[in-house]
Amino acid sequence: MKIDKSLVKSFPLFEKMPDDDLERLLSQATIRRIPAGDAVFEQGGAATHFFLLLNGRLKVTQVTPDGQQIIVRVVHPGDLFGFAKALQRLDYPGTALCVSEALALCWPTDLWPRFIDRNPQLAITALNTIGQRLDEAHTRIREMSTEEVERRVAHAVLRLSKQAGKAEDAGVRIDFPITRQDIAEMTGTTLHTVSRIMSAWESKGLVSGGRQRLLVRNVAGLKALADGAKAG
Amino acid sequence: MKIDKSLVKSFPLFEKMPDDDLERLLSQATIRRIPAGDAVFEQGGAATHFFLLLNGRLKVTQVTPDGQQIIVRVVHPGDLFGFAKALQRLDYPGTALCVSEALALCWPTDLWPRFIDRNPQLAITALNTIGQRLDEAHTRIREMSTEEVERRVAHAVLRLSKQAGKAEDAGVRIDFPITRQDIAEMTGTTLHTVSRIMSAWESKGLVSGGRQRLLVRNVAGLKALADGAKAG
DNA sequence: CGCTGTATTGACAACGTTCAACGGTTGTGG
DNA sequence: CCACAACCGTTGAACGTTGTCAATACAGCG
Repeated sequence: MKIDKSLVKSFPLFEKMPDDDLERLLSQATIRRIPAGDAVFEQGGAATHFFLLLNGRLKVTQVTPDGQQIIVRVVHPGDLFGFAKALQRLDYPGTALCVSEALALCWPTDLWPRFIDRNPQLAITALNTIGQRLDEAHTRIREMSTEEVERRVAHAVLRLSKQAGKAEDAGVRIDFPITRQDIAEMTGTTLHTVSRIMSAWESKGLVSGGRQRLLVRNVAGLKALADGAKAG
Repeated sequence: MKIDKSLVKSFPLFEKMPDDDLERLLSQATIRRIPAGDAVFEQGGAATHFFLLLNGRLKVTQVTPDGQQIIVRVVHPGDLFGFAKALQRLDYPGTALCVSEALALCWPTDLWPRFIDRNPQLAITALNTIGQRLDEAHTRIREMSTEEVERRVAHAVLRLSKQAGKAEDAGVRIDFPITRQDIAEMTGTTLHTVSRIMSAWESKGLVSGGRQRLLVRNVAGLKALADGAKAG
């Protein structure tokens, strides 16, 4: 299958890469279509490939020994994922589940050291990416340590609307199917609590949505909640 | 001041580095003594240097806008810290506070790109380090999402005993001063709850300790708690 | 048309925070 | 060297947020 070079080049991660380097990179990639509901890789599986998401959405989940699940992150177009081997792991730490029909580039993890060798700039880019991800993780830890559930949910929804928001007449639509359970797993609470919170928000006109759909009608209002304004 | 090369070389991070590369690295470092209670750098301050801890202990904290504090991580000898600029940040995301008289190597952050250029292996090493740190952050998120306070505290104490444990007759001593407040800030709870939990543990012979001291008397027992055994 | 997954809502229990008071230890300055 | 302040730790009681249990309803899909 043919790979759209200009699409890849439009991602911040690759925009600074010289054309011929990019060409070489892409020539070694294969492309893969992932239907919604399929897993790209599974927690604990051997880390044979790493990936670049071209479009669609994935969620990366982890399950605890006793069966509880959390969402580690949502993968958006332009994101690298399945990075495990680059971090000196042999297995994937989580499961990447497709929630919205996706297209991804795949490289064998063995190629990683050679890439770095040829292109040290890539190492720095990768470092920045991981660093940013670490920062996000710390933010989440800080929120879970210090904020009550409603604020955490507000933050999560705002992040989603930033990363996956599509402007509509009535507000900002989260551009992929997402359930209350998903939001619960992103914020460390239960779907019941999320449902209660979002019902309250809906009656205040902050959001609206039903089954797997979510529309933010009042971003400023949500921000106020996220920043600590008490719900009135 | 003279720098002890063999000490640096004993850290996993540098053990694979050729001698002359290491020499060059060290020749550009300055050494700094940090008394307990002092900050190496402060949250929001310009990221002018990055560091390697030779001995002593630091805690890296963040404060929220409304004044609550969390401990992001504890820095142990051999750890790199103050990495910010390598991750494309201009400021330090947290404050590094010395809790136990420390010695650290300092490099200007400007040197980082040159280091990488000269020594691509260093980039991979750094990538692994950050990757591991990301993994730890996810572990913490998972624990905070799914586990109750007592298990989280058990996990935190076990980690400390692994990273800073010193064998003693009666058990494993945490080798630096640590308060209930500290543990609360590592686990996302209050010092009151930590105090209650540790009092209960003490009466069961799992731990002992008083003012800023902590001794784990029964590692297996704590592990059982951390793995989900109900407290009897 | 019934099944499965999603969502809503109520009642209740509990875990953990908040508020409050007190005791002990360390370190400091008169 | 003693008095005092500052810090650390403990414990009790009350409250509240949030999880648990349970029942119902609705949408999509085979």
